[in-house]
Amino acid sequence: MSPNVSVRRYDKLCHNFFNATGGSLRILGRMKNTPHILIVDDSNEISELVERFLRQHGFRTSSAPDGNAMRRALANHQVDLIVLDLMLPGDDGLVLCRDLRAKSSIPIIMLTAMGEETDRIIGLEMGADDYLAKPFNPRELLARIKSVLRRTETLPETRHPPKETTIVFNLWTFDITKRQLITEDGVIVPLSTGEFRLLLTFIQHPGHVLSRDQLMDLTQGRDTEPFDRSIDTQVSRLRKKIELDPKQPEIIKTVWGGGYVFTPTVRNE
Amino acid sequence: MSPNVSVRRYDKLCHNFFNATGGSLRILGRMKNTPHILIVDDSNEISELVERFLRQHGFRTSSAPDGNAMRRALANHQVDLIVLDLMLPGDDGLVLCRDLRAKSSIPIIMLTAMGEETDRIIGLEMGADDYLAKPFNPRELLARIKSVLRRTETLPETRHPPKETTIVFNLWTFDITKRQLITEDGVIVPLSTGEFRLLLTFIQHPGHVLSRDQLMDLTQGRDTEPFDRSIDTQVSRLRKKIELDPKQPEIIKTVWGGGYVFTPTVRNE
DNA sequence: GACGCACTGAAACATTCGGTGACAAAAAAG
DNA sequence: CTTTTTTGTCACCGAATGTTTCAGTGCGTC
Repeated sequence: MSPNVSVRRYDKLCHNFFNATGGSLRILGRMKNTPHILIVDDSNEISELVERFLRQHGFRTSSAPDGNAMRRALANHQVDLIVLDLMLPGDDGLVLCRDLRAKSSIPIIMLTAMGEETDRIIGLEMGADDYLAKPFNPRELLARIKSVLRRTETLPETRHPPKETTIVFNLWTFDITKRQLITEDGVIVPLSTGEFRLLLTFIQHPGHVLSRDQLMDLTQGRDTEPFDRSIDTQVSRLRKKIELDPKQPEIIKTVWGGGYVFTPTVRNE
Repeated sequence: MSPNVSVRRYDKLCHNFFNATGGSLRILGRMKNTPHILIVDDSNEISELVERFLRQHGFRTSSAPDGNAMRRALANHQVDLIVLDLMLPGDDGLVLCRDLRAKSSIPIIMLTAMGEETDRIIGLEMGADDYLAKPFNPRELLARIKSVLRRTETLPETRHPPKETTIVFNLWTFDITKRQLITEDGVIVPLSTGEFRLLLTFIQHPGHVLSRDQLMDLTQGRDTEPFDRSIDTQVSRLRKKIELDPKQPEIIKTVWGGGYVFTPTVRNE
């Protein structure tokens, strides 16, 4: 394992990308200034820290302590990306996120406090483009911002419609906002919260073996206890709902001594 | 209640986990060792305590009493995470943290004295990934380490599944993503994890004689024991599933004194 | 607040997987 | 031909996984 190398290379890629696209976009006549990031967090300390850091790295920034200030900021400036705290006075981050998504497609990165009962997955469910658990490394936030900007910037200029929340795999249609599965025949299969989180996590990493530790972290944000079988139980419950023959699972395969893999290819609708 | 027993079993679980994932990841082409943690603290007592504890839980460790020793350690070993005390003789933890960040992105967990609210902000500002107030519970540190490693471990960027590959040989179609074999008639033959790994290895080296040593290394990432027959057993089990007549194997031939060969020509679909 | 209901994780039990040893069979060696 | 080495395969066991049950919890309704 060598996180250093990969991260460093990643930075370099981002850097090159910005140079390249910056130039080409300008040629195309669409003036692209340095991106403007809006930080929405009620903690002054964090806002200032993040703003300073991002400015050092060539972004323009603004900050807002709550939802109202955020709306004012959006009215006054052209904002390219929002870093949105989950816990806010007044409307909370999820509400704001959903509202934003309803009318615009400004990229959103959610900040969630580790161990909060609110799960990070909800952020993605509400249409956030990425999430980051607190406490976080500013470098990591920077990397996420660049990554999200790269993803969204390359899209055509036409306003992208509100984020799709329907995913198709195998014979199933998975409606993320409604938290339910639909068969080809239109039969609706409701999922519990745990099953939903698990399935969403699998869908976000198709074809990759996920260990029980990773699954626990990604679905619950906590560590596995010594004899923790809860992931196994949830997988079993999920299989009973989505597998044709739960005894011979096709969708979620077991990797002996390793974890589980989600095998179908996923398609956005 | 017998905490000792559970702790010992837990250690074993961790150990097995690392072995297992090491193996499976290697198949996917990405080697992952047990993580190496560097403790930087001027108190010998604390260093030793923490090192012992982490080793019991399957990590490799080193320690350094100050910044210079830390730099030497980093030069000599490949380190995956640093536990860094804030108060150090010579350069203090914040300085070291900033220096480290300037040139690498090894994850850092800061140890701070209790009671200073700003420590956290400062630590994060300097680029630490997490912090922990002294005195701390070793288990808590363990949890943070695992959590930070998980966060920094580059999990595959959201949804880029490995390219779907199905391979045809003899009368079989081998679906690597679905981890199963299909006959000409469309009958699905499920493979166990071990059989899958073995067959995958053979298919990646068609026409080459693979020794038991090589097979063990390629499938499990470990060495063969003196009287290890596990490869033979797995080959036998695999033959029973894929050979028309397991007594007269056509697909996987034995090379007496050498190992096994996968004889069919493989075709990518 | 009482009640019913769904959800979840721990525990208990059932099943499967993979390595080990034993023994038979096959191949090489003498 | 016999002996030795190597390989095939089976039965078995411990460990990992699958599944059910059960009790605790939260939530909505009355």
